[in-house]
Amino acid sequence: MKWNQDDGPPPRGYHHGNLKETLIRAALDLIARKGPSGVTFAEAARFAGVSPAAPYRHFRDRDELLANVALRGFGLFEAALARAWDDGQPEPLAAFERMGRAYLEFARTEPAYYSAMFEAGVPLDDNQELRAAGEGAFGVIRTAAERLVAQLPPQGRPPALMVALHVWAMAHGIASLFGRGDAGRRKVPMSPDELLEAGVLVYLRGLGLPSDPAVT
Amino acid sequence: MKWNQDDGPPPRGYHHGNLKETLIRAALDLIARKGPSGVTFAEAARFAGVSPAAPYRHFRDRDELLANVALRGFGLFEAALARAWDDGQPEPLAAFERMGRAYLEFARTEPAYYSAMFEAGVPLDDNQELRAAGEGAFGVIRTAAERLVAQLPPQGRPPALMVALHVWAMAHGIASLFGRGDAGRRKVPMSPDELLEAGVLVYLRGLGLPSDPAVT
DNA sequence: CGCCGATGTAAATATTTTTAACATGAAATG
DNA sequence: CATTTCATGTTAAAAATATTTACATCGGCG
Repeated sequence: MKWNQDDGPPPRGYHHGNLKETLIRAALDLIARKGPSGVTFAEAARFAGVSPAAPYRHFRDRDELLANVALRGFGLFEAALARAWDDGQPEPLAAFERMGRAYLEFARTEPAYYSAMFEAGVPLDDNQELRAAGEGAFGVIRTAAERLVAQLPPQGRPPALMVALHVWAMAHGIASLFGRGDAGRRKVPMSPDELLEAGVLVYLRGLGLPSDPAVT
Repeated sequence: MKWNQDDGPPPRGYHHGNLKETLIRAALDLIARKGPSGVTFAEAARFAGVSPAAPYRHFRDRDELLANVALRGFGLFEAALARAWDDGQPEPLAAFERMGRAYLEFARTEPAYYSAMFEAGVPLDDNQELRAAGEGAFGVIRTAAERLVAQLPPQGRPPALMVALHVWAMAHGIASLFGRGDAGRRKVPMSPDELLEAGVLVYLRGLGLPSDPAVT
């Protein structure tokens, strides 16, 4: 009689073989179910089927585990934004709005990553790699803002960095306050997508965009 | 500042006399030093000089303690915003900008309250009182937005609720991403105050404000 | 006075955190 | 091929936390 096979984790011997990965998965699961505060080494170890001491071979403490989750999240986030921006194709304004929707979609479909990235209180200072990953993601927004600003007449052109910060702040504010449909969030009579698109359009109009005369 | 929040440490007997208050203070202190995840009953009890079981007489669990902190925070926050708005005196636009600065000032000077209110993951659903307090604070922004929108010509007038949500999102985004000078936050070449003021001005210009002809 | 509810303590148990000593296996080394 | 090494897990144990239960103190109220 063979008693392993088929379901559950593949039968493992003394070594897990992929524990670091599995612990990050466990942390994501725990964040999704109980928030960043609910992540404990003990429960992550239980999830992975290893002893409570095993996680210490991969992470110094709970914060380092969360930092790794955030790091991975920033990578996925940057990729999602870059894919949506698509180098401004076919037209910067449309691509910009598409990127905004991608921002909120990430926050909605990956709330655990988003929470680890922005709400878990992971300090950026003592983690150069994490800081770089965050700036990489912001770089996508910044590049897009530069392309948008370049469409404005040179005299009244605002700093692209400022525009990028404003848009990031608005997107993050909407995602953070209204973006996760799950429990505990505020209800408003517009979808986050609509709210962000309208907000960005008003903001860009305030900058003088779209300068395209076809628009009202 | 340990034992009581009152004058001096009066040698207390069997009963603390003001434990609930002191535990909330302790929670604020812990949030400020270690984030919302760092709040534990045991340490709050130690802070107050009582036994580890004492907090259970006042709060069902850690979340209820944090919810009380957030509740108190929303009260202070609403008062600060209302004081800055000052019923739109002497002029709505100036009062609106003043309220924006008050928003960021609260996030900067009371990061522990702000964190409990917006980042601790306290569920709004099962706490009607907390939800009401949050809506009370938002009500100040909403009322101010209504006054601002009323200055616009009736035809192109946007929904005041939407304007309030946009401004709230921008203010929260800036406060959350750049607003706390303490460790772990992102550095940008503008102060949060400048960033928010510029962002709101651009946004309002996009709405058609200021309609005052004296402005460019 | 004597009870009674609110508030705090003590003690006990379960869980978590964290370290230290030991075990396993796979890859490198000779 | 034998052995050594090292990353990766396990056990065991100490300290801290969480949480409940039974008991203690105090103030107020009949």
